Amino acid sequence: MSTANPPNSEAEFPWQAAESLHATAIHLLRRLRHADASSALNAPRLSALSVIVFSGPLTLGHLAQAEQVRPPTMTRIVHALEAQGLVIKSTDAADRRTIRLSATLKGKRLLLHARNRRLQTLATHIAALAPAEQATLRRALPILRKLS
Amino acid sequence: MSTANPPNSEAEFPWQAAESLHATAIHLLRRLRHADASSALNAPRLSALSVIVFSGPLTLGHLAQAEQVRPPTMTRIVHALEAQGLVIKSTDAADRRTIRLSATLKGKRLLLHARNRRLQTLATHIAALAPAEQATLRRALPILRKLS
DNA sequence: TCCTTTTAGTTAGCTGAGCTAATGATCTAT
DNA sequence: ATAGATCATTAGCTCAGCTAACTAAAAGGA
Repeated sequence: MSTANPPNSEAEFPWQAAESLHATAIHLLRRLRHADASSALNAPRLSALSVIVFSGPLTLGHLAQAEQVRPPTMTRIVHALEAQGLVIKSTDAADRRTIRLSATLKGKRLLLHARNRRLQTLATHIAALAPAEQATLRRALPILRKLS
Repeated sequence: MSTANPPNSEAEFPWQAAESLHATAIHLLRRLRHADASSALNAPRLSALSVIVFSGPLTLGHLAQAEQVRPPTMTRIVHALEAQGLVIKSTDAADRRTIRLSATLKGKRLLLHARNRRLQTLATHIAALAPAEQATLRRALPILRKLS
């Protein structure tokens, strides 16, 4: 039986693994959020800015899609980033309904610093793992990405 | 060099892994949140109710600590769960400042249904993995829990 | 060409999570 | 008995997420 969802046989692996991953993701993000307190960027802004920096200029709609969020939500996040001078909007000549979002130099610099701060604790913990555990983690990461 | 945070040598494993885990956790939770739309419970309530159901009666402070959240935040979550008839508060005879939180029968039933719905997609994806990938995932899960 | 339809983004208005600061109630220890 | 510590709540804020309704611009057909 590998039909994925047998609520009665909770002992089956896919179900157990789903529960474990779920709880782990929640607690991981809650912990990482604390690191944001010292930053000018919280999680959604950091994530959005990251996409803008690394995926070049793109429209608000595409950014919303990439972040799995509705356009109005992204409008507000982008507005905040713009007010902080981290992102600039430019109108597209070909289609004047859309806007081209790109990061300013300040935005790029701030992103790198904030990311470093946010990921530092996690990276430290990973570095403290035994080599065999690190190897396991290395093999598991592509699988996790496939799941999300 | 395994000093965990060398922002210039981004190629180093702990740093890469931290970035990957971070992004994965964000996208995973965003996806799972969609499943909550059909449920009466969103992520924080589901998580809190889960702790109450499985970790027996406990105080609000302990629950807040388990969920890595401040007491006022947990007060509101618990209040909502109580209004839904999923949780009951009882005063502790020994220490009347504290409250004992326990789940009602309705709460237990609803938790199991909501969890099933939320985890079903994830469990399905996991079940669709190749056996070798599942084995890797199985070995990685304890490590991930240690990191969070 | 003009008029309809579709698409991109914004605005308005809501729910709810998260925080700090301040209060009330109770326990503890002097 | 009183002073201080501890548990929970209330008040008041910021911000993320949504839907519905709107404006502006593009696309396309009569």
